[in-house]
Amino acid sequence: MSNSEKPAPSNFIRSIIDADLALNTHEGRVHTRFPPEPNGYLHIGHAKSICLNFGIAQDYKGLCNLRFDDTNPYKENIEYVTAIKKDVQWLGFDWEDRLYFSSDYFQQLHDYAVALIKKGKAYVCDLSAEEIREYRGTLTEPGKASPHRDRSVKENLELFEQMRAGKFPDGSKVLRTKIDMASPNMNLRDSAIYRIRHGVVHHQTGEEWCIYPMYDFTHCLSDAIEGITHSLCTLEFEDHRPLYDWFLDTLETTHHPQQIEFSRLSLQYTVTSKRKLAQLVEEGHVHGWDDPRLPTLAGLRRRGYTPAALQTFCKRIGITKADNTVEMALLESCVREDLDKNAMRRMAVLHPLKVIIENYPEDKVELLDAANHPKDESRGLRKIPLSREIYIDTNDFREEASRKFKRLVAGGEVRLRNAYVIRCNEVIKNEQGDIIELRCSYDPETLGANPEGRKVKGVIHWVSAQHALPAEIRLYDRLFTHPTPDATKENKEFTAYLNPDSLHTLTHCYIESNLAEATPGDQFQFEREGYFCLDVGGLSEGKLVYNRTVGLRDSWAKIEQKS
RNA sequence: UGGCCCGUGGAGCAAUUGGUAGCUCACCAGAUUUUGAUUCUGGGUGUUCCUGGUUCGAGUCCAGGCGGGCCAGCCA
Repeated sequence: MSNSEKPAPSNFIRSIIDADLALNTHEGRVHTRFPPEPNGYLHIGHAKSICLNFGIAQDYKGLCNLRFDDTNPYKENIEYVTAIKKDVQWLGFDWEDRLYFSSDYFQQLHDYAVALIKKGKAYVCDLSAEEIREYRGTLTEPGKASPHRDRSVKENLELFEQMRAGKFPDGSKVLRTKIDMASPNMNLRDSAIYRIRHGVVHHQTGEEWCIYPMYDFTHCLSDAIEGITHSLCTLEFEDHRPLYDWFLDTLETTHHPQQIEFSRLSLQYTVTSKRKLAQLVEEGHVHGWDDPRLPTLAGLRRRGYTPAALQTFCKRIGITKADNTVEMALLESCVREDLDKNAMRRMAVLHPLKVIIENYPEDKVELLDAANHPKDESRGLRKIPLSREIYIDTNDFREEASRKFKRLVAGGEVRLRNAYVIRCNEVIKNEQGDIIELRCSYDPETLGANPEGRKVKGVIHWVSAQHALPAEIRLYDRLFTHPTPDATKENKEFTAYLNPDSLHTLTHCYIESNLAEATPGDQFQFEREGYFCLDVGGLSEGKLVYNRTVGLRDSWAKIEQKS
């Protein structure tokens, strides 16, 4: 693994594994699995689980399987299978030859169900879904037995076989466990394990089956079949663990994996729920699953987040059972850390303001040296053209300002990054009074040298007007205005908190000519602005589109905010 | 008058299993800087949810509270 500078910090799950290893539980093996349902795209919460499961396998010299939990053909789709595989790989993990589907085990699962019936531990129930709900009781009241609970093994066997043979319509019958209708744990009140689904084409098994097993039954047995030792899942499955164990104990499987639950990841100002992400996509609040504003792995990738940054993030957030909401700042610091080290430096002007250097010869062009990375000489130099007309950023000029503003002021001086010091002599405005152009002069003695007898503290970036490439730059802001849009006091639908300004498109930017060679996905630091990457779209229309991954830390913005 | 789980600075996690609270992010101050970036230095901003108890000693153990999360799909 290329990205594992430091090992993941220990956590309670690793402690359990250490103890298991010491006692030689699970024959001293460590075998985990990442079990996504292919009903949507992976998001950063899944990254936490992927890093946990694959990370543990790596560190303990064990194995980690990729297993699609595909027991609900109504919701699942091959498109998602493809996307999920791509995302796991991109994140930096390898399941080698261990790609599985729960549907691979449909026959075995069916046979286990038959075994359960034979043991008198499961029965076919004719109650409708609504009736089952009524019979189930409530959190504080016990349920009551289904009238079909005492069917004979023989009858159950026949009925179940007929279910499989397609003799009954959807919803007319279900196979249930026979455990305890009075259990305080609802999962133990004869939960359903097989339902009838006609007329759906399963992406893996086609029309071979018209009965599909449920999660609780499928998951533990799939784990057992694969010889998983530690089955890691999120907290909401805690109540399911007794059922997980019940199936394996009752069916006396050779392996009995250990289910361990940890808390999900919540990130401020976004949502990490597949259902809600799907809703944002479907209702058109964003432009697809890979919209750079989304915390999906596809979106983060397109935004310019790196696998290394996400891995670091997953290490830093840790693993516990406590509910938590991580600040966006932590994620951002992880990308900045990676990109500061690895991204090439370039210059780009986001809000162009034309500057004419009056004492610079009309037809002269100088090619100046600029470091690709100021702290890494091995990345070499590039040549950047300078000519009489350049663009600087509107925000880097003020007609007048306090001494704190160390950029260009009318009558003042500033250094052009990697070039000369210029002085602003004249401010040109249009009829509305907007500044449209600056007339400046440059000091030819200041290339790579400080001017005589005076200090120039400010440095601003620029591009040569005749050489620069026009580009579109997309700036992203938080998708929601509320830190926890799905859990607010007002109890409104989370979409009520969508940030209307989450996307700012700057259509008239100028980027340095060296960027002509960039290919989609390439990442750069646009000096003094932030980290950007070339978007995959746009090129077809002959447009250069850059996505801002994250801005540079901006202490000037803080100073300004205070005053 | 249900069951299970959780509770350490603003955030996320640690604390050799009973030895006097630490790390990262954020934040504040300063130094360096041809990126107001990076880097470096300094700063703790904590009643370890509360109240009792055991103990020489409790974030860790016990009891009782309080606060929060999850569970009544033929979803996963």
